Amino acid sequence: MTRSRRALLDLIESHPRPLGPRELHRELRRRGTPMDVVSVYRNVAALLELGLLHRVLGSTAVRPCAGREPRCHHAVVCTGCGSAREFHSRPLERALSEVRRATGFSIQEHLLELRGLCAACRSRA
Amino acid sequence: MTRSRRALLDLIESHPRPLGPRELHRELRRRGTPMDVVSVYRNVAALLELGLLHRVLGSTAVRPCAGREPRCHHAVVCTGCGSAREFHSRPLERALSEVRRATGFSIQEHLLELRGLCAACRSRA
DNA sequence: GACGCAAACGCAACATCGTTGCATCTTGGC
DNA sequence: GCCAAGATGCAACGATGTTGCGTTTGCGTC
Repeated sequence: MTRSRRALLDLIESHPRPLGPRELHRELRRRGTPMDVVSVYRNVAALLELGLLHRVLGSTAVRPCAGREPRCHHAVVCTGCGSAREFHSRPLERALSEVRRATGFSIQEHLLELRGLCAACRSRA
Repeated sequence: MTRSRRALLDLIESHPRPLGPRELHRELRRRGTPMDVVSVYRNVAALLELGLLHRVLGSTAVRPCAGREPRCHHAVVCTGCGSAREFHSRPLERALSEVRRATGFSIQEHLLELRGLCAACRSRA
């Protein structure tokens, strides 16, 4: 865990919105702790490997690994501020099992993303 | 609806697997009806706009819009053969409404895609 | 069938993204 | 302090999308 890797992880954890490698690179430069783009890619890969980051499905952005649940693929993304929030839902899990049966597919993974306005952005509007 | 746009739509509808713009470009050339890459991008965008195509989540590939429901974002994609199949599920719809309530987000749209092996690929393995 | 306009098209150039190879620097163990 | 391993920066590259612009095509009208 080097200095720059530390700075990268701090940035990701402090930022309200999941950022992609390129955005991380720009933001680090803006903050006065510049890092080569290649290093950003490699460090993101390393942190993913270490299980400290999630990859946001369907994009290259990453966000800190909240708990230790490795495969929580459910998130709501605010179209206003871009913040993301993960969630669990038992009814949803059950519904997915039902789809599994109905389609005859053996489901390996699912991508689910909800887009909408968070409470803060809604009150702001 | 021009000739080349027709050829593009035919290709997408006849191909078992969702293809991305670049793949479509190569495939069209291979079939003897070449089209400029830029035109592929623009035509794909136009067909999406017309509601004739879906975009496969987390990729640039597109597939034909099965029914006329404009916002059926539910599909299972086979990781073996790449074929896609749309589906409806009332329990799933209900579960999503429940999530809406639980998160405090006012959901504008939802994207859901399942990945797994279809029955054919499973029996083949 | 000829005309004219809007849409579609092809070409070239460009911005972005992610990756690889290689030389240099930093880090941690001895 | 020395050295090996890993981390970093730099340059170059391939692939992917996008934009500007001049030309062609499609189509309604005359």
